[in-house]
Amino acid sequence: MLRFSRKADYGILLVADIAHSMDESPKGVSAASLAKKYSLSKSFTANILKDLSRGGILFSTRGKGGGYFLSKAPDEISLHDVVDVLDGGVKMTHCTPSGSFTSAEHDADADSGDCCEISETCPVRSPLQRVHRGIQHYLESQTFENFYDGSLGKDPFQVREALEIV
Amino acid sequence: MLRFSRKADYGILLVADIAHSMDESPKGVSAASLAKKYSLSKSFTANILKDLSRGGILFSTRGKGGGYFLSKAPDEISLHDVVDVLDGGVKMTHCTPSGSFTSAEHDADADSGDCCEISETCPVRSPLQRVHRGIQHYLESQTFENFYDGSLGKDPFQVREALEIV
DNA sequence: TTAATCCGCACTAAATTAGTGCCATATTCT
DNA sequence: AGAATATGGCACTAATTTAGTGCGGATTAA
Repeated sequence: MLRFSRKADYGILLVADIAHSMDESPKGVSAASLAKKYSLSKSFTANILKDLSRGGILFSTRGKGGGYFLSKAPDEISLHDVVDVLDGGVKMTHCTPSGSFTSAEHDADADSGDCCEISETCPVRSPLQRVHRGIQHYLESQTFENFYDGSLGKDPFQVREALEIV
Repeated sequence: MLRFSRKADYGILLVADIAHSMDESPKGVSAASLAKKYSLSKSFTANILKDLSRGGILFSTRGKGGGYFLSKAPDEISLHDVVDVLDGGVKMTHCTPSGSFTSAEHDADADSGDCCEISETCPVRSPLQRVHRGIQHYLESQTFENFYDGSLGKDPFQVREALEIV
């Protein structure tokens, strides 16, 4: 099944929540409070937040009163960023070279050649590359501005219009 | 990592090849010949073709001279169809209801409610739904017309333009 | 000093993906 | 009829990835 992992799912939720919280008050949000708020286990929540932090999407302060903050403005953080950090990137086909612009390290097989026996002559390599980039760009276009609460998209017309982009 | 399974990867290749072959001559394409052509194991290839056949994307005739054919015109078959059959559909978040328009059977958890503890009040449910549909529609828009050989997309301008769609 | 926090790592269990193989059935050709 | 060429259905195993837990250490504020 083509889908985000649970980690990415929850990661998106957490980032959206923090973005929203920072709107209201500039205080850090703790892992424990988020876990409680969304009925998630503390370990799992903490893990995801740590990954997001290491990935540069969040930053944190320790100690009492500490917690997590967005490291950029909500409209500068995209779903692609989150998926990149939490799911190890978007790479729609096994042939997709890993370079480009992802935060993941270079794979050994990066040089777009030896992903399969026939890569040189593969008749769908190029079209699939196009599809990969299409999805990647789409995910990059979806930022955390207005992502919380479904405040965007309540109006059926806006929904349709948003869908037609694609 | 967000990606198609190998099955889907190869399925796309196989469908593209058959589409192309039917262009040249209206004969069936055998699993064995495809396996050989693309250096795949016969079992694996056969398996994928069988799935595609059961999924209604291909049809087949048995016996000598038999093989697989497209059951629709190339421009009526999309990547979404293939992914649906081979990867069990597109369902970007764990909350995504399974209904819609997929060939997969209804899941037990379909009724868009009990995917997690907080589904009712989840602040990112609706935006994520939008993202799901965005990707689904994108995949539906990518058909097998001109998918073979990268004949489309060799021209840099066309590539850029294709990417800008998204 | 104590309690709240994040940090880093290591680990296990569950689920999914990947891939193989066998035997049955259908069709064609001789 | 019989041999050769094909797909169909099913069951199975191995590998990989995802999911999730847990602990002990470091940092900070009150």
